[in-house]
Amino acid sequence: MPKHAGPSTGEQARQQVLGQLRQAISQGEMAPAQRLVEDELAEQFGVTRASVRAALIELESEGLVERIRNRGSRVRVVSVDEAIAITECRMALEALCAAKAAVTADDEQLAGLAALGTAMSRAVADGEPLTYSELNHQLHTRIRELSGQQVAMRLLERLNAQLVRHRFQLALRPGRPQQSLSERLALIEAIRARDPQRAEAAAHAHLTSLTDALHE
Amino acid sequence: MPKHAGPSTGEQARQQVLGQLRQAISQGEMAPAQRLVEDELAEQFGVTRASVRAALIELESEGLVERIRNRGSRVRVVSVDEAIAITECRMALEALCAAKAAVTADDEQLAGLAALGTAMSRAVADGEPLTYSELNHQLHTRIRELSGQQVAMRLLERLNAQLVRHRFQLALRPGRPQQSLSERLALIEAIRARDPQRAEAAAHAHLTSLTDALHE
DNA sequence: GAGCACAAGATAGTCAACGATTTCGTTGGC
DNA sequence: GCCAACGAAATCGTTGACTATCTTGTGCTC
Repeated sequence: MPKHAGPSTGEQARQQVLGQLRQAISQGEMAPAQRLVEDELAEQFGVTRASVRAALIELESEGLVERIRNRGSRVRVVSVDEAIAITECRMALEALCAAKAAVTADDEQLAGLAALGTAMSRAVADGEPLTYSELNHQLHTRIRELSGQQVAMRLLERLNAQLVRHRFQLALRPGRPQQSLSERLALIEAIRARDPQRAEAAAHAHLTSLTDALHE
Repeated sequence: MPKHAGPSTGEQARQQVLGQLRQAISQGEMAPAQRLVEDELAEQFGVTRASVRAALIELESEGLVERIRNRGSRVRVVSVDEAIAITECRMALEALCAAKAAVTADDEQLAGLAALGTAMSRAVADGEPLTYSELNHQLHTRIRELSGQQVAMRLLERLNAQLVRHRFQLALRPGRPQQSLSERLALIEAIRARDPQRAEAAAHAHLTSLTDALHE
């Protein structure tokens, strides 16, 4: 259960609830399939039901929440099959971003990518999967930003939000970081070489590797 | 302006408004940037503002409607740049679907695709761009369905809905159908040959061709 | 004891009214 | 004649109450 909200100030209620709820779900503070009763949330956040309702409708179309008529809302559980499907879409879009990033990025930005790459290598060598996971997240975010592809960016953010529960699982699997690291370094190299086709191919290779891993 | 709603049957108000509004916008019955006043819509559809509001919130996160605090909603105008970005994403995802469809489709389904291909050829030969456009839409929908990729399907539907206004423009351009036809026939052939890589490549080729055309 | 009908509780859906914010026209001063 | 302050109109944001629907538990019948 999330803490009892914040200031509940005059700030727009829906926006606030939306943000807090999204964060709570995204960070796994709420159990999967947990029931989200409008009345309860309204009291917790100190707003009216209408605001909670609006937030839930929005979260539903973001895929974070599931709503059943007259029955209530709950945190959506993403099955493994679905996680695979989502990952496939993610990678298709990230390949697009990588290709664009390879073309549009300037030298400074490329240097930043390289720095991230070495940091990731170190994290793996030091056996720190959580640091690695965090850096990895940063890398993907950075590539998205470099691409300048706003639409893809928005879609990816949405898709990623649905995967929280599955992300940890993968990062902590022994041997997994080593493999994904090399794939990611290849991706970074391709972008640095400003080679969009290679970047795309590298992202694709990473796709198959990831979905295979998800299959267990 | 859309007609005065339908039966207003026992169907849930929000669902009804949502459907009608979405259709009205998707089919271009509402001018771009047209103001959508909650009160007016409520009266037109014979429901209360709350229901309209809920529908508008949902449409906003689908990207069909733009809402500004205390200022109202309006039909979102998609700039050409944005249309290009959307098309890029569409194609990345459709390439994924095509590749999967090439693997999973059965003989009967492949025959259906082939039939669509010949119908499209005929439409172009007969100089009927609207029929061609419609068939084309069917083709893409079919491929999506064959892929069995639910997530990609949902994303694509959403992206397509945002492009209505730009679609006609392209279909009616002289010479355009001929080019896109050959690309699409290649795509169909690749899927029929159950060759995922070629299918993906064909979809990609179509991507560049389409975005180039959008650039004018 | 099993199954069905009914009633009670919980919860989302809908509604009408009130309050806040923005926009735009009007008036007064300079 | 132009600009600023004021005020009215329009519109969204919020609220509390009411209603419809679903779930669950209970008692009655067979």
